[in-house]
Amino acid sequence: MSDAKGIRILVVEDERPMRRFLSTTLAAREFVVVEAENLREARIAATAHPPEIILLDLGLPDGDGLDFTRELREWSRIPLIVLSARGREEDKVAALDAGADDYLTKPFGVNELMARIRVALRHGAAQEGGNVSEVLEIGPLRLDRVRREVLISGTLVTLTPIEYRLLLLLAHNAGRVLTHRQILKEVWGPNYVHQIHTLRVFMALLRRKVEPDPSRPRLLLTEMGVGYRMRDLWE
Amino acid sequence: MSDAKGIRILVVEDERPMRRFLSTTLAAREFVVVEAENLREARIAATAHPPEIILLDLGLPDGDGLDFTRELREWSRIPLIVLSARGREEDKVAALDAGADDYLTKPFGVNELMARIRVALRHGAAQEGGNVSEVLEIGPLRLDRVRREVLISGTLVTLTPIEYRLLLLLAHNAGRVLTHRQILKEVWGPNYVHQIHTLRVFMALLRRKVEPDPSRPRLLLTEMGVGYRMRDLWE
DNA sequence: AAAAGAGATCAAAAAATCATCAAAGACGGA
DNA sequence: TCCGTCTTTGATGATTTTTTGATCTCTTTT
Repeated sequence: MSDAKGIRILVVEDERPMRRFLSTTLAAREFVVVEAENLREARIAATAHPPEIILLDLGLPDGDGLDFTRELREWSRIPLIVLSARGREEDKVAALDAGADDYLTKPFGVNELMARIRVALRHGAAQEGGNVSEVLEIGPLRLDRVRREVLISGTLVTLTPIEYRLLLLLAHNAGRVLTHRQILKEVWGPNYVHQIHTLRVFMALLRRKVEPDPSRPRLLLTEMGVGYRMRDLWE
Repeated sequence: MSDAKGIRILVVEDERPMRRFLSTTLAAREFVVVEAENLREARIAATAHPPEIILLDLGLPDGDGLDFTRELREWSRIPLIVLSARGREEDKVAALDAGADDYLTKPFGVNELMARIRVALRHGAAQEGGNVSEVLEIGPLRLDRVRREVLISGTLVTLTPIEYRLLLLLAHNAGRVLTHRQILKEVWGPNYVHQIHTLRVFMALLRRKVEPDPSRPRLLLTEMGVGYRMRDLWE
């Protein structure tokens, strides 16, 4: 557990003894602890210099912790663990659905807390993978994410919003197969996961704009029965 | 909560009443439930057609659930929630550190379980593919689960969906004999367990694509009267 | 050595899945 | 509101995959 070195953790807790206990415990494990004793402070701390994980006590003096959770989730996926004295099932459900990643009922064991923090950090770390630069280059394709421009072997092609997002998603995952379901969920939203036909139409449109010979695709490959993939190996 | 439509969930639980309870509860919420009553079944079920989330009871008859968790984490990040009667802190820590995403102590409320499933799915959805880039290598066979690519001594072979799932299932259980029944259930679904002929046809197709000399198989071995097995020892 | 059971293989029919064009519907800006 | 653009839906033919049927091989048993 010494690998917490330097990880910023925000502790939102109004009772001083509890706050101190958490702080010293966490500091001993080499976290960098930021304290907040109410929502106002928590908001400031979370925004000014976002921590890598948040521990949130419900029942704060100046507002509802669930509101804070919902607010946070509008702009961030920072892992958040709720610590609460309330152990009723409906409290847990409410907190988890508000966007919390875990819920611990007081009193809890330190070891369990630490284990759950590790889990939350694991999730956080898993999401950061895609550190892609501003321009993607795959074979003859050149994709400028800042200017939202697409060049195919040097010449500019104009794409509609959906075409662009579709191409971007595939380029971002070049080489790996994306299922129809994944693509639809990502590009159209979770309610469209069954509209495979729409996806097919757009693949045809994209190919017409991007492939030299749309009937013999070299970049946008179909994986029969599964989905699509962008080729990433070029000799 | 009706947006669970079609989401595959694997329930690993040896006690029948509990298993039935979970199944009906989840089915009512439009999950597609896959059941396993021991680790052997769980391993098989998790491979050929991976579920989107797993519920795992510890204390199964044929092995330690934590070993299963660790095994799973070698090739996949499928969300996994442990359900256990053991409520001691050290049990929780052990499970979470083995790779579980959450830990519920029995008895638990259905609503809490559902809320925690939603959280787990949220995490799963957040990270694109869900699969760790881990390649399986068995003799001349090289199997990349992320790219969904199969190489046989260096050259790429293209497989149809069923061929791929079949090969994947065998590869994941290399060295172990799988009965016709098990294979059919996992690759084709529970309604096909008697269609042995179909399985034979596909084994022939696979061998033709994967074996140097299909009539003298070195990788995909027949276990007369029982099923098939992938060879796992190579000099 | 014949018969029976289990397995392999080839060819076809049947069923899914895909690509494409065209038309209808939705949306946004003049 | 009208028009042009973008998105969705419908219909059709082509392609690929899966299933089924028939035949042949191998092994074991009697």
